[in-house]
Amino acid sequence: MTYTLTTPLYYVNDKPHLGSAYTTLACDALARFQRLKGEEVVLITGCDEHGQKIQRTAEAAGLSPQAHCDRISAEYHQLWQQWQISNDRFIRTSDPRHRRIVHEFFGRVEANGDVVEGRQQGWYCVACEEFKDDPAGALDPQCPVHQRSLEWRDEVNLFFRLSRYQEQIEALIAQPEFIQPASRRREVQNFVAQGLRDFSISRVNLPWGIPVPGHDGHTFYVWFDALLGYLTALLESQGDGETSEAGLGELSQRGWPAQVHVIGKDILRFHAVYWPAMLLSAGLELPKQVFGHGFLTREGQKMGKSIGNVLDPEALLERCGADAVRWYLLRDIPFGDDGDFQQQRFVDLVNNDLANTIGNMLNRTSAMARRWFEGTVPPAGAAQNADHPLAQAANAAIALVIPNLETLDFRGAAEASLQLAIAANGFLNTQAPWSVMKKEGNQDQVASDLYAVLEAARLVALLLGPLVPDLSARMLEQLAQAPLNSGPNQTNSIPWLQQLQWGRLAVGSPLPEPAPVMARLELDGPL
RNA sequence: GGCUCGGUAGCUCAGCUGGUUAGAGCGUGGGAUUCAUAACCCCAAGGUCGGGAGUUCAAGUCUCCCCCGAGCCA
Repeated sequence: MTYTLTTPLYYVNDKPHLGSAYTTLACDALARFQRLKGEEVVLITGCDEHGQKIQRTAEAAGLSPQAHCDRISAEYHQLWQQWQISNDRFIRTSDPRHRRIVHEFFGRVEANGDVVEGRQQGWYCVACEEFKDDPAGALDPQCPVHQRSLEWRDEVNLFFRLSRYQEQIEALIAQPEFIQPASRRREVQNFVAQGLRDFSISRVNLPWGIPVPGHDGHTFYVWFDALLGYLTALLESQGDGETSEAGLGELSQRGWPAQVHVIGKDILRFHAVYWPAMLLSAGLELPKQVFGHGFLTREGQKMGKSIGNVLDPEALLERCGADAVRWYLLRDIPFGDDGDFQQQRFVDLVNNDLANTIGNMLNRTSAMARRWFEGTVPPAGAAQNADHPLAQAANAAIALVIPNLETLDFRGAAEASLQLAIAANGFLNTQAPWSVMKKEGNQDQVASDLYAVLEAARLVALLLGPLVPDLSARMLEQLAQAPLNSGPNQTNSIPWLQQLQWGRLAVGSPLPEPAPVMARLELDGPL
């Protein structure tokens, strides 16, 4: 079965911010994990490019909407490459293929009697792309979210008959695993319990959008078309000579339904309520899970242009490297909760966990093994037994990492991996091979102890593969092991789960000259 | 205004269906050690579990009220 997962399709109103990077990075870790387990994975990301806001932003910049979208989505594309995001697809909703899918989808919905005309009158926020409830007779009503003036609209729009799906949606979100984390489920349930109202799916007088077939002058409401991007992404030509005209009928062979939509908590309603109803209407399967993670603040403050405290993901990557940032965000912030980016803590954790605990463990052990055992992995001796303390620690770590990654508990996975490294360091200190070695006739003991720690290091590297792939590769290189393949369409000649078995490190294989696998972060000045 | 989710050591958080001296990591202080990236290992200090009342033999853990923060709906 295909494991399909999605990031949101990011709105190209502005250049990428750290929040988008956070979501994407988490998805990348999950995708890599699933690939390592041997699943066929489709990680979808991309950009949402329609709507009035985009049209106006483009105008303000003196660009055509398409040129503006080309520019911003290229930035996203490039950023994900720099972050080594292993997305299998990158879909843009201004892609002509997408228009075709939207039309097909709309055809199904309309044929099902779920599209009706209605007059919509009220105050509209362009930033939200939403009608607001009547703001009690103010002269210049403001959007409570965006603090900007609302615009009066009076137009005939097409509505999707969401109200027909009340019961089905209630049943869906009653399933405990559908909305994650569970703490956000009640909120959505309360919203649905108030009664679902039809929502408009078209706009008039908005050229920058996908035209609604059979309804001149209407373009699709940006959300209606954006969500469908997930489907278009799956129907992309797979480059094996087939014609690229796959339609909705082929979705089930292309990886639909998604196993999980990973999103920010702000768009939970669209994904957990509107989207499933749309899919039901079109006769398509529903995603298995919607995971709404929290938001990032910085040093306790909301990030924003007006405060001037925005952390630019590109700059962050350049100064600190992908491993450091990935580790900090995934290891320190419970995925699902809001989190606070604190520079001191960032530096402390990266240095302690990655450089000191993990990196130094490998470094010190490798140095000893090379010195006393002719540059090779020493004979395992007693260390190959499954009841060796480090073998047991390793199995305990593995038994935590896998289920934690399965449920997007990256923090738990990181901690369990780290725990193995801590155990290995502790073992080394109690065994003290450096002093045992000074006495004659203890070679075997030292060999066995060093082997055990090297083997533990190998397993730490393997467990870290999904979270910090580069560091994992560097560690494996130090152990003269092949790096893990966890990118798109990659497989490993020896499956990951098999590589995770204790004792596979080959005795006698040469150890490269030790070089720190993780440099300590030394930041001069604020990020 | 209604609702949701939080408020546990300086910081980030664990604490399941109520039950021995409330835990971890970071930070801080001390010790030990020298294989190693001034790294590792060990130990310690630090909490009246937001406040108040109640239920109970027993409450961080249940009930009610209040305060603070984030958010959803109106």
